[in-house]
Amino acid sequence: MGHHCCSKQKVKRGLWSPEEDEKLVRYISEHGHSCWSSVPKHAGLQRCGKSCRLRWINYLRPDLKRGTFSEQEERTIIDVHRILGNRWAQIAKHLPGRTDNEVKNFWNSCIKKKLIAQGLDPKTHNLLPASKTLLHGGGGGGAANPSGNGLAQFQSSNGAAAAGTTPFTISSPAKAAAYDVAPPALYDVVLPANPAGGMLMAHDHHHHHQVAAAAAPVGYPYADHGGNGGGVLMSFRDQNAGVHGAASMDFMNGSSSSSSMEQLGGGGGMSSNGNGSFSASMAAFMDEEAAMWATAVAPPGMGGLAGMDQVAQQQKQQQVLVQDAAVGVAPTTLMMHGGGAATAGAMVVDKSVEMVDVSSAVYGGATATAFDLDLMVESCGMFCGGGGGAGNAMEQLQWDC
DNA sequence: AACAGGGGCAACCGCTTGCCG
DNA sequence: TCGGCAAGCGGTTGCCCCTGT
Repeated sequence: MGHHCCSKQKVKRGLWSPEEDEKLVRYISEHGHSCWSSVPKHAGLQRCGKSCRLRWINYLRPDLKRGTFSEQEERTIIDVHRILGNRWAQIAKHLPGRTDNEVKNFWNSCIKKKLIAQGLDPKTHNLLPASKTLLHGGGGGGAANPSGNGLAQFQSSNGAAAAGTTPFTISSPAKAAAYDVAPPALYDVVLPANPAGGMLMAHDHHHHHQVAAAAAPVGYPYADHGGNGGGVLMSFRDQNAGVHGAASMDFMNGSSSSSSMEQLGGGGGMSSNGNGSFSASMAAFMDEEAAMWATAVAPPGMGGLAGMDQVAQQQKQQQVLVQDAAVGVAPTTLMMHGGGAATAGAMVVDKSVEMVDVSSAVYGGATATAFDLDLMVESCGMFCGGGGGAGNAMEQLQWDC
């Protein structure tokens, strides 16, 4: 049975011959593919348009990178999959030259097995029950990671080790390639140890800025629209730029939320206090809007944050313009409205309005969190928090949190 | 050398989404 | 608002090749 789109015509199926490839390439390079259904006819191919499209996208496109996946690509796939699940097209966007089909096949044939061999559930990235028992004596979600740093306690079979797969890393050389600077391939999400004051996030995309202080440095190019001084600083920076103190993220205090990230470490996870999902999600978001250099000020009344500017504390809403003027990326507004230790929240990331609406639950909701995932903006992120110790399957991470 | 089994990969299938009249 | 069409996407299938016996 052929595709419905080509049921009227006699079409060839199966592997493509070199002659067919040549015809397709020649036609596409000369005329483009404004309408795939007409491509086979004009190119002189006995194929349906859908088949031509697939062949072009998965095999003939000139910008495709062939060959085996690098270790870095593998890490990226694992990291992004941890957040996005089986969204191969989204994952592939983080790997220039790779197709969703290729990523999917690589996952199914290779990575999946590696994860299983490491005692991880490839669907959730959680430790499989048997492995949990082995490694941690059965520690559950939300429990403290014995290591205290939130890193997973497994070792890659190929020696890449936890360094690659446990700290959250996202690559986005695809977008970076559009810049005039060689793109850093990986970004770490690193949080300085001092969690006092407001929160500042920055994305060091071009190595131009090393951000590690608890407060925005004088003259720091990212505007602090909230007018707050000190703050917890979250730096999205080149992995190669060095190591900042603590490797964990701590956005939420006192919450009993759990996430797949935590589970990775048998309960400890990304966050040293057992609250790690937001950070990873944020990283995904930040990455996708790769050129985004952000300063974000914590919402007023945010639980667990001290030293907030008095004025800021009175504000109910803060908008932070996240703009990458240098590379001309469309401005993105990051809106956070707080309510202190709210118990529920919603997050809307809507590409059309370039707005992120992060309610306070992101920071500390100890109970239910209802995120309205209006988008994964070409893969952006999910901000998850709270959860009250609920389960943390990937599906839940994405849709229920 | 021949065969069987498994793995990897290209291609297909069918559902969803977005666009347009 | 609705229906048709094209494209996008994830899951699945089937073929080919490699390896072990």
